[in-house]
Amino acid sequence: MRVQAVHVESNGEWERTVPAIGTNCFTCQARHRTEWCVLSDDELRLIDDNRVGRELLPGEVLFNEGDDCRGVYCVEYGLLGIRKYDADGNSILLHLSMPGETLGYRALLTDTDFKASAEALEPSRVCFIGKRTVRNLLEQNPALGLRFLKRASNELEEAEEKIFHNVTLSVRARFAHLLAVLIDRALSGTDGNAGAEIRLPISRTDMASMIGTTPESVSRTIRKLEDEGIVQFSGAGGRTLTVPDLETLANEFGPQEYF
Amino acid sequence: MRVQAVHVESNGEWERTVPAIGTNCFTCQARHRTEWCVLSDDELRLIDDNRVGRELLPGEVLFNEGDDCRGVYCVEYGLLGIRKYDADGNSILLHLSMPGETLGYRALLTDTDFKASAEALEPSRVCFIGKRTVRNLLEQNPALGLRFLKRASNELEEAEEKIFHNVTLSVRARFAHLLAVLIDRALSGTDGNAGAEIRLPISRTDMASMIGTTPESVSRTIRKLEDEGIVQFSGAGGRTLTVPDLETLANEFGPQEYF
DNA sequence: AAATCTCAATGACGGTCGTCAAGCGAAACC
DNA sequence: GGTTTCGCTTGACGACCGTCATTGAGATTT
Repeated sequence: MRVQAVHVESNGEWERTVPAIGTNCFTCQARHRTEWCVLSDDELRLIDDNRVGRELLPGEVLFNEGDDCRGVYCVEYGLLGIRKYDADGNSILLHLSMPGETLGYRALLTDTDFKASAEALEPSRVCFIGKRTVRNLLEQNPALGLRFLKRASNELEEAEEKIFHNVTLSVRARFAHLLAVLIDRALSGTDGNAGAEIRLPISRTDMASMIGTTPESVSRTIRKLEDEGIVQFSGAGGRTLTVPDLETLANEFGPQEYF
Repeated sequence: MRVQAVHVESNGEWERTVPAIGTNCFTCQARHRTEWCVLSDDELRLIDDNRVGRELLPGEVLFNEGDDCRGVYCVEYGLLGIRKYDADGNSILLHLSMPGETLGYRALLTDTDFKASAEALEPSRVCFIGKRTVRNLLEQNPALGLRFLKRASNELEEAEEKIFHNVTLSVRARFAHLLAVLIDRALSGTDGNAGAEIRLPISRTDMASMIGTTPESVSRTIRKLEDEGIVQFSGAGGRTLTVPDLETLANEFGPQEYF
């Protein structure tokens, strides 16, 4: 049986995603990208028996900053945003979670509450796996812990890269970089390195918060990049992004990197 | 036998630190703060037999960005700075490494080269532990991996906090925060929550890079904070920091956090 | 279909902060 | 001891970017 994530957009309204009936850990499309891929069949069965699936529509919240962590969530399909809120209620988008990513492992391991909140940006499906199950597996199979350790190391590298960019690059360069990352994400699997056309999964405000600036500055930056023919925004909400030449876009943030 | 890290500053010149003769993993002052504290005596002996000690004077480099990782380094005493360089040769200081911290575990685990360089800021002593030894221990004792995982989780939380601060707080607030952290570090163990006087371990330029700004802006910020009586810089190189009331300093960045 | 709401775009304004330049003091070197 | 060098400070200038306010487009509601 073939299981596939399907979501449709009709009349601009998200429809409830086709229920992924019959889906389990063994047939999960995202499994080979998860940390759980090091588990034996018996161990995987343990997860499969104890998981609870949940589907989310855009805007639905999976957990909030400060909630206590009762387990982890594994993204089967869709896209989730990891946010932190400031005193005024504004949020900054720290991370985009793609299929195969497991959320909440840090809170579980450090035995603290969640340090950020998670919210669906596209129709998504996640599986919840309880604290106890995860802890058992970690003790039973050391390789699992090491996988998570690698994952944490990579995330840390990403975070430090981000800090570095925030202080060394301009708003324009950071925005160009963000677009390149979003295109990369959407086109993963595809080839075609010339141009690209994608639908942006996030709003101007969210993009602004990701690069540490304001929506206004993003708009103005977009304007300039469009005037120079580097990018093109169109469609509903200006969320269709067309980039005729990815190379040109990369030049906006690349030169500094390859010295 | 009591072993203690000692370093003296005479005539403004750093003298070679008193060699820590007889020091080993079992008597190491920093051990209970390290990840290695979960090891059995036999396992610890394995490290002890395979480690190589090294002393560093301020400015000496332990490893460079891009070097390949042949093992990890455990800080016995002193202070190390973790840096990244940009295209123009300017550096930003990502992190301060204190006694008990183990450096390089990420590069070891992800099997990549170092993503930043490490340099002594104070006279320091580190122990090198080879790749092979660490890998053996990780496989042998799952608890060790979990300890590193906790460590990585904490570092990640710190990094995200930093990203959040960089985009939501002003230079002034970030600088006040940095001072508070440096004071905390220097006074760890001490009580006395009223005022504080410490010697800063890093230059203006480094402080600037830590909060994503320029030395000039730091100087101006210092000027303002001094005019308002919140802090006082004196001594050689303006590196003696006096804060009459820590509460007042905390107000510079605190109110936003406790809403 | 009109009204309401949300989000994006754009203009005007002002402040923060980065850049350039000069001056200064302390340490380091010959 | 004199010179050089390096890091900190201070000033002047200006650009970038954040804030505020207005307009407009598209979607949703009644």
